[in-house]
Amino acid sequence: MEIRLNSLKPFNLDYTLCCGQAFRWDKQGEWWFGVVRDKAFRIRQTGNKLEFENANAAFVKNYFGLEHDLAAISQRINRDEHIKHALNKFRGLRILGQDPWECLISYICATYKNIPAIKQMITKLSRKFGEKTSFEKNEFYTFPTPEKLAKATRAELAQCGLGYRAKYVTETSKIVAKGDFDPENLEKMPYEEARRTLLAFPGVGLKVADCVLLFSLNKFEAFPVDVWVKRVVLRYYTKNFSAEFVTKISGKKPISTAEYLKLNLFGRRYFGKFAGYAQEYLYHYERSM
DNA sequence: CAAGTGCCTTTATC
DNA sequence: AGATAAAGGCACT
Repeated sequence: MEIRLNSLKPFNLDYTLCCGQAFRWDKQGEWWFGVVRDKAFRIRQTGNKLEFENANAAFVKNYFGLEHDLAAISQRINRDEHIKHALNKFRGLRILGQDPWECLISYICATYKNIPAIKQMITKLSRKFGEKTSFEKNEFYTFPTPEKLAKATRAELAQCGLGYRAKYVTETSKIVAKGDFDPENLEKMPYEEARRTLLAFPGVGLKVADCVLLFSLNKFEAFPVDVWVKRVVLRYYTKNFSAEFVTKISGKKPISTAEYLKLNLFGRRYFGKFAGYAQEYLYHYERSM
């Protein structure tokens, strides 16, 4: 199957899958292989043509954010020369609509890790606790269910490289397995209320909550602040903060809750209701420097 | 190649 | 309230 892309609606598959928002995609030749929910599939882009197998068009459009009006979003967040450069450099990068459960666990695991290590953890978790599915002569594994992860022992999780995150994954999985995680309800809530609700899960702080909201719950005003975003602020946006504050966050030590909230609020006020898109472009831009 | 630093942070403790 | 330390282990230099 294929989708014809409109040049007025930019999309770039490589930027979208390379920018670090999802951890389960692999490029083999010109095809990207991935598992989303219960199915493995492959997809490639050649110019304005998007080809894929083992998935339907409606799913692809939804998952890859093809329904987002990226032209309008870009215009809306294009507030200065810096974001403008990022928007131009990575034109067509879109925010995926990931599975909320997978996203929740992935970002709990992602804390204080680098991207290659995160990919490895998620891959190992899936191989160990997911269901095997075959596709194109290759084996793939679905992301584990909450029940499966809730029952996993600390040692088994440690073998996946989770380290001290293992207990957070276990505890959060138990809560989700009980049925106390309702993505549809979270999606309906206002951003701050949804974030407050997510903070109740063990291992979920402000940063993880913002990532889950942005990458799986359609809260595009969420503005996750990590070390890279902090660097972006220090590089381009110091004018928007007091000299005292800039000094405080300039060191190597992690930012405090109050500092997080300040940076997060700046992002949301400055870039508006699609601040999350701005965050992702700036994040990828800073990492590519 | 070894050793040091950093990693899309959260939590516990003071 | 606000600062500080501790927490796997992998990846990169």
